[in-house]
Amino acid sequence: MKRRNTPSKEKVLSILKSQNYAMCHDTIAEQTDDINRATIYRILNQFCEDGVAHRITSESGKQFFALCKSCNAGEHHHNHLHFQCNSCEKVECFKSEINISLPEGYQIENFNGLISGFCNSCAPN
Amino acid sequence: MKRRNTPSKEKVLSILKSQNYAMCHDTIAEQTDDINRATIYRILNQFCEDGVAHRITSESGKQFFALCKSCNAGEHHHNHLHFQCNSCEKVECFKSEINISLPEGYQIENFNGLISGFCNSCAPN
DNA sequence: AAAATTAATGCGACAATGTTGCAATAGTAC
DNA sequence: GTACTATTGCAACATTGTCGCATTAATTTT
Ligand SMILES: [Mn+2]
Ligand SMILES: [Mn+2]
Ligand SMILES: [Zn+2]
Ligand SMILES: [Zn+2]
Repeated sequence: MKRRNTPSKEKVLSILKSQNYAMCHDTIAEQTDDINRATIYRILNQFCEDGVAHRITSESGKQFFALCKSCNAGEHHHNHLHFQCNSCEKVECFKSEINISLPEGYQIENFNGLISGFCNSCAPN
Repeated sequence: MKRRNTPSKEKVLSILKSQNYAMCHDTIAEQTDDINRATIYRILNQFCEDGVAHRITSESGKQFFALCKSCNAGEHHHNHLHFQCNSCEKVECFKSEINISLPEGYQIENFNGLISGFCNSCAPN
């Protein structure tokens, strides 16, 4: 199925590009001019399939999306940790990659690593 | 608020003890004799507060619960990874603890690390 | 042992999030 | 411009977990 370029996709992509944080559906929606809910979800899912973005599931189960630095449809590198602040709720990607070793016979498909706590700005000092 | 012992709590606890895997709400419910949905959720949340169990959020956002080995209400040790099989959907705790280092000023409250893929039994070889 | 206290439960309603079917719209290739 | 079909909007739906409130029952007090 060949992808088509659309204003909605461009808009969502530009929103993702504009932030240093992973974003959830409603934050993205707030910044669009009435793109349908379902459409935004479908666009984000496509981005994940295509290696344009990656999905982070927060502790509450909500999904966040961040641009991929070096992924494409075939090859993904997502063995890095994320951090969500329990106060401002921002989700950010950490750079350092972690080493994942699996028991014999196991195969990894994806990794979702999320640290929760308080970010620099929100931590009670 | 002082905890009370009840048959429902004992039942849920014994179910958790009976499995080597983290369990989700409905798997637990299947094994009970009609404990109310909300009650099971409340019991599981209590267990997490009390350091009896810990919660793992799966990639889809569903919650799984596993007994804690060495936690109590005050002190938690959950810096280990989990694995969910995309085929049989079982969630298991991995033993090895991972080292989490945070940027200056960040505070960790919890860690949710989940590898998804295929387990030993389900991996296409 | 009975009464008092209040934690736990069941029930129903609700919230939040994400998905899907289908008809209408609009990219893209020719 | 036409044909093809990916994309969109809409509405309905599914899933998961929470909450308020009246009732029940575990535990403490008398
Ligand atoms: Mn990331
Ligand atoms: Mn565990
Ligand atoms: Zn913060
Ligand atoms: Zn499996």
